[in-house]
Amino acid sequence: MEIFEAVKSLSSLAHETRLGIFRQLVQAGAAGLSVGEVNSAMQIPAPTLSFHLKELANAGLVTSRHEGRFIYYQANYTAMNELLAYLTENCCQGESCMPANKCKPGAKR
Amino acid sequence: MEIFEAVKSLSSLAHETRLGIFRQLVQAGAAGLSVGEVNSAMQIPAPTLSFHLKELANAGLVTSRHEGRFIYYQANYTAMNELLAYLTENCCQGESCMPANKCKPGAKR
DNA sequence: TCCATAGTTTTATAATTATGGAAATAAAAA
DNA sequence: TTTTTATTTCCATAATTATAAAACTATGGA
Repeated sequence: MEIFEAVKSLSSLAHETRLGIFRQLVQAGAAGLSVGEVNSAMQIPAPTLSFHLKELANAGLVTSRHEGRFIYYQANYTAMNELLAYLTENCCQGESCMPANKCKPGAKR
Repeated sequence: MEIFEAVKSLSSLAHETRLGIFRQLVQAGAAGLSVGEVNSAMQIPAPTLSFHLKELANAGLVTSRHEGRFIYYQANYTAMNELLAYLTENCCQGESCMPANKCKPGAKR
Protein backbone atom coordinates (compact mmCIF):
# COMPACT_ATOMS: atom_id res chain seq x y z
CA MET A 1 0.00 0.00 0.00
CA GLU A 2 1.19 3.47 -0.90
CA ILE A 3 1.22 6.18 1.75
CA PHE A 4 -1.00 8.26 -0.48
CA GLU A 5 -3.79 5.68 -0.40
CA ALA A 6 -3.43 5.22 3.31
CA VAL A 7 -3.81 8.95 3.88
CA LYS A 8 -6.90 8.99 1.71
CA SER A 9 -8.43 6.14 3.69
CA LEU A 10 -7.54 7.65 7.02
CA SER A 11 -8.89 11.05 5.96
CA SER A 12 -12.12 9.46 4.98
CA LEU A 13 -12.43 7.93 8.44
CA ALA A 14 -11.29 11.05 10.26
CA HIS A 15 -14.72 12.59 10.58
CA GLU A 16 -17.32 11.77 13.16
CA THR A 17 -20.15 11.29 10.68
CA ARG A 18 -18.12 9.17 8.29
CA LEU A 19 -16.60 7.06 11.03
CA GLY A 20 -20.09 6.43 12.33
CA ILE A 21 -21.28 5.41 8.88
CA PHE A 22 -18.28 3.16 8.34
CA ARG A 23 -18.74 1.37 11.63
CA GLN A 24 -22.40 0.81 10.88
CA LEU A 25 -21.39 -0.76 7.60
CA VAL A 26 -18.63 -2.82 9.17
CA GLN A 27 -21.17 -4.24 11.55
CA ALA A 28 -23.80 -4.74 8.88
CA GLY A 29 -21.81 -7.39 7.01
CA ALA A 30 -21.65 -8.13 3.33
CA ALA A 31 -25.29 -7.25 2.61
CA GLY A 32 -24.67 -3.63 3.52
CA LEU A 33 -27.26 -0.94 4.15
CA SER A 34 -29.22 1.38 1.92
CA VAL A 35 -28.59 5.11 2.19
CA GLY A 36 -31.91 5.49 3.94
CA GLU A 37 -31.06 2.80 6.47
CA VAL A 38 -27.75 4.45 7.16
CA ASN A 39 -29.49 7.73 7.68
CA SER A 40 -32.15 6.49 10.04
CA ALA A 41 -29.39 6.25 12.62
CA MET A 42 -27.72 9.53 11.70
CA GLN A 43 -30.30 12.25 11.06
CA ILE A 44 -28.42 14.46 8.65
CA PRO A 45 -29.49 16.21 5.44
CA ALA A 46 -29.37 13.96 2.40
CA PRO A 47 -26.73 15.95 0.49
CA THR A 48 -24.42 15.86 3.48
CA LEU A 49 -24.82 12.10 3.86
CA SER A 50 -24.29 11.60 0.16
CA PHE A 51 -21.13 13.67 0.31
CA HIS A 52 -19.73 11.55 3.12
CA LEU A 53 -20.64 8.26 1.47
CA LYS A 54 -18.86 9.45 -1.62
CA GLU A 55 -15.76 10.26 0.37
CA LEU A 56 -15.71 6.77 1.83
CA ALA A 57 -16.27 5.25 -1.59
CA ASN A 58 -13.52 7.37 -3.17
CA ALA A 59 -11.14 6.15 -0.53
CA GLY A 60 -12.12 2.60 -1.38
CA LEU A 61 -13.35 1.76 2.10
CA VAL A 62 -16.90 1.13 0.98
CA THR A 63 -18.50 -0.09 -2.21
CA SER A 64 -22.04 0.28 -3.46
CA ARG A 65 -24.57 -1.52 -5.60
CA HIS A 66 -27.86 -0.37 -7.09
CA GLU A 67 -31.04 -2.25 -6.41
CA GLY A 68 -34.06 -0.59 -7.89
CA ARG A 69 -34.29 2.89 -6.45
CA PHE A 70 -32.04 1.97 -3.60
CA ILE A 71 -28.30 2.10 -3.34
CA TYR A 72 -26.71 -0.28 -0.89
CA TYR A 73 -23.34 0.52 0.58
CA GLN A 74 -21.11 -2.09 2.11
CA ALA A 75 -17.80 -2.01 3.95
CA ASN A 76 -14.80 -3.13 1.95
CA TYR A 77 -13.20 -5.45 4.49
CA THR A 78 -10.17 -6.08 2.33
CA ALA A 79 -9.38 -2.39 2.14
CA MET A 80 -9.94 -2.01 5.85
CA ASN A 81 -7.59 -4.83 6.66
CA GLU A 82 -4.93 -3.54 4.30
CA LEU A 83 -5.06 -0.21 6.04
CA LEU A 84 -4.67 -1.77 9.47
CA ALA A 85 -1.78 -3.86 8.24
CA TYR A 86 -0.11 -0.77 6.82
CA LEU A 87 -0.23 1.01 10.15
CA THR A 88 1.40 -1.79 12.05
CA GLU A 89 3.94 -2.80 9.41
CA ASN A 90 7.28 -3.88 10.89
CA CYS A 91 6.29 -2.55 14.21
CA CYS A 92 8.13 -2.30 17.49
CA GLN A 93 11.59 -3.62 16.69
CA GLY A 94 10.87 -7.22 17.47
CA GLU A 95 9.55 -6.43 20.92
CA SER A 96 6.03 -7.69 21.31
CA CYS A 97 3.97 -4.55 21.29
CA MET A 98 0.45 -5.75 21.91
CA PRO A 99 -2.33 -8.29 21.50
CA ALA A 100 -3.60 -9.12 18.04
CA ASN A 101 -6.10 -6.83 16.37
CA LYS A 102 -8.07 -9.41 14.66
CA CYS A 103 -11.19 -8.67 12.86
CA LYS A 104 -13.29 -10.56 15.34
CA PRO A 105 -16.67 -11.29 13.87
CA GLY A 106 -19.57 -10.11 16.01
CA ALA A 107 -22.30 -12.50 17.13
CA LYS A 108 -24.16 -14.09 14.25
CA ARG A 109 -27.77 -12.92 13.88
CA MET B 1 -13.13 4.05 23.11
CA GLU B 2 -15.31 7.05 22.32
CA ILE B 3 -15.90 8.03 18.73
CA PHE B 4 -14.51 11.44 19.52
CA GLU B 5 -11.12 10.04 20.49
CA ALA B 6 -11.07 7.76 17.47
CA VAL B 7 -11.70 10.71 15.17
CA LYS B 8 -8.92 12.64 16.83
CA SER B 9 -6.50 9.75 16.36
CA LEU B 10 -7.54 9.17 12.77
CA SER B 11 -7.27 12.88 11.98
CA SER B 12 -3.79 12.93 13.36
CA LEU B 13 -2.82 10.08 11.04
CA ALA B 14 -4.65 11.50 8.03
CA HIS B 15 -1.79 13.58 6.77
CA GLU B 16 1.13 12.38 4.73
CA THR B 17 3.78 13.95 6.91
CA ARG B 18 2.26 12.77 10.15
CA LEU B 19 1.58 9.28 8.90
CA GLY B 20 5.21 9.10 7.80
CA ILE B 21 6.37 10.22 11.22
CA PHE B 22 4.09 7.79 12.98
CA ARG B 23 5.26 4.85 10.93
CA GLN B 24 8.87 5.76 11.60
CA LEU B 25 8.10 5.75 15.30
CA VAL B 26 6.13 2.51 15.11
CA GLN B 27 9.13 0.89 13.51
CA ALA B 28 11.59 2.51 15.89
CA GLY B 29 10.28 0.65 18.93
CA ALA B 30 10.07 1.75 22.54
CA ALA B 31 13.26 3.82 22.48
CA GLY B 32 11.72 6.22 19.99
CA LEU B 33 13.52 8.88 17.97
CA SER B 34 14.60 12.42 18.69
CA VAL B 35 12.99 15.22 16.71
CA GLY B 36 16.21 15.61 14.74
CA GLU B 37 16.30 11.92 13.90
CA VAL B 38 12.72 12.05 12.74
CA ASN B 39 13.53 15.02 10.59
CA SER B 40 16.59 13.59 8.95
CA ALA B 41 14.20 11.39 6.97
CA MET B 42 11.64 14.10 6.33
CA GLN B 43 13.31 17.41 5.44
CA ILE B 44 10.71 19.87 6.60
CA PRO B 45 11.01 23.16 8.49
CA ALA B 46 11.31 22.74 12.24
CA PRO B 47 8.06 24.54 13.13
CA THR B 48 6.11 22.40 10.73
CA LEU B 49 7.56 19.23 12.18
CA SER B 50 6.91 20.43 15.69
CA PHE B 51 3.32 21.20 14.78
CA HIS B 52 2.79 17.69 13.44
CA LEU B 53 4.45 15.99 16.40
CA LYS B 54 2.20 17.97 18.67
CA GLU B 55 -0.87 16.83 16.75
CA LEU B 56 0.15 13.20 17.15
CA ALA B 57 0.87 13.73 20.83
CA ASN B 58 -2.47 15.49 21.40
CA ALA B 59 -4.21 12.55 19.83
CA GLY B 60 -2.36 10.27 22.22
CA LEU B 61 -0.70 8.25 19.48
CA VAL B 62 2.79 9.25 20.50
CA THR B 63 4.43 10.21 23.77
CA SER B 64 7.63 12.11 24.42
CA ARG B 65 10.38 12.34 26.96
CA HIS B 66 13.10 14.90 27.48
CA GLU B 67 16.71 13.90 27.60
CA GLY B 68 19.05 16.85 27.92
CA ARG B 69 18.48 19.11 24.97
CA PHE B 70 16.76 16.35 23.05
CA ILE B 71 13.14 15.30 23.00
CA TYR B 72 12.44 11.71 22.11
CA TYR B 73 9.11 10.74 20.68
CA GLN B 74 7.80 7.20 20.75
CA ALA B 75 4.73 5.46 19.35
CA ASN B 76 2.03 4.65 21.86
CA TYR B 77 1.31 1.06 20.87
CA THR B 78 -1.56 0.73 23.29
CA ALA B 79 -3.36 3.67 21.73
CA MET B 80 -2.66 2.36 18.25
CA ASN B 81 -4.08 -1.04 19.07
CA GLU B 82 -7.15 0.43 20.72
CA LEU B 83 -7.82 2.41 17.59
CA LEU B 84 -7.51 -0.65 15.37
CA ALA B 85 -9.79 -2.61 17.65
CA TYR B 86 -12.36 0.17 17.53
CA LEU B 87 -12.49 0.10 13.76
CA THR B 88 -13.13 -3.61 13.57
CA GLU B 89 -15.49 -3.88 16.54
CA ASN B 90 -18.28 -6.42 16.01
CA CYS B 91 -17.46 -6.64 12.39
CA CYS B 92 -19.06 -8.51 9.56
CA GLN B 93 -22.11 -10.19 11.08
CA GLY B 94 -20.36 -13.36 12.09
CA GLU B 95 -19.03 -14.01 8.62
CA SER B 96 -15.27 -14.21 8.69
CA CYS B 97 -14.18 -11.06 6.97
CA MET B 98 -10.43 -11.39 6.73
CA PRO B 99 -7.08 -12.51 8.10
CA ALA B 100 -5.92 -11.20 11.44
CA ASN B 101 -4.29 -7.80 11.61
CA LYS B 102 -1.79 -8.61 14.18
CA CYS B 103 0.86 -6.24 15.18
CA LYS B 104 3.59 -8.45 13.82
CA PRO B 105 6.93 -7.37 15.23
CA GLY B 106 9.54 -6.66 12.56
CA ALA B 107 12.89 -8.47 12.56
CA LYS B 108 14.91 -7.88 15.70
CA ARG B 109 18.06 -5.82 15.09
C1' DT C 1 29.62 34.27 30.37
C1' DC C 2 28.79 33.67 25.54
C1' DC C 3 27.58 30.90 21.79
C1' DA C 4 25.68 27.09 19.39
C1' DT C 5 22.29 23.51 19.25
C1' DA C 6 17.55 21.37 19.81
C1' DG C 7 13.14 22.24 19.80
C1' DT C 8 8.77 25.03 20.65
C1' DT C 9 5.37 28.93 20.38
C1' DT C 10 3.26 32.68 18.09
C1' DT C 11 1.00 34.39 14.25
C1' DA C 12 -0.53 35.72 9.73
C1' DT C 13 -1.60 33.63 5.44
C1' DA C 14 -2.83 29.95 2.44
C1' DA C 15 -5.11 25.77 1.45
C1' DT C 16 -8.47 22.33 2.17
C1' DT C 17 -12.77 20.39 3.63
C1' DA C 18 -17.67 20.43 5.23
C1' DT C 19 -22.47 22.08 5.07
C1' DG C 20 -27.00 22.12 3.20
C1' DG C 21 -30.45 24.49 -0.02
C1' DA C 22 -31.98 24.07 -4.64
C1' DA C 23 -32.19 21.56 -8.63
C1' DA C 24 -31.52 17.16 -11.08
C1' DT C 25 -31.93 12.08 -12.02
C1' DA C 26 -33.99 7.73 -11.89
C1' DA C 27 -37.03 4.11 -10.62
C1' DA C 28 -41.46 2.56 -8.73
C1' DA C 29 -46.27 3.38 -7.56
C1' DA C 30 -50.71 5.43 -8.41
C1' DT D 1 -48.51 9.66 -17.38
C1' DT D 2 -48.23 11.91 -13.11
C1' DT D 3 -46.54 11.61 -8.61
C1' DT D 4 -43.75 10.00 -5.05
C1' DT D 5 -39.59 8.14 -3.17
C1' DA D 6 -34.53 7.54 -3.06
C1' DT D 7 -30.50 9.56 -3.88
C1' DT D 8 -27.15 12.51 -6.18
C1' DT D 9 -24.95 16.79 -8.12
C1' DC D 10 -24.15 21.70 -8.04
C1' DC D 11 -22.57 25.52 -5.72
C1' DA D 12 -21.91 29.33 -2.52
C1' DT D 13 -20.64 29.91 2.20
C1' DA D 14 -18.58 28.61 6.48
C1' DA D 15 -15.31 26.21 9.16
C1' DT D 16 -11.10 23.94 9.88
C1' DT D 17 -6.31 22.83 9.22
C1' DA D 18 -1.54 23.51 7.44
C1' DT D 19 2.59 26.28 6.50
C1' DA D 20 6.74 28.52 7.78
C1' DA D 21 8.99 33.01 9.17
C1' DA D 22 10.22 35.25 13.31
C1' DA D 23 10.86 35.16 17.96
C1' DC D 24 11.47 32.46 22.10
C1' DT D 25 13.16 28.77 25.71
C1' DA D 26 16.27 25.59 27.45
C1' DT D 27 20.46 22.93 27.71
C1' DG D 28 25.28 22.06 27.12
C1' DG D 29 29.68 23.28 25.71
C1' DA D 30 33.81 26.72 24.97
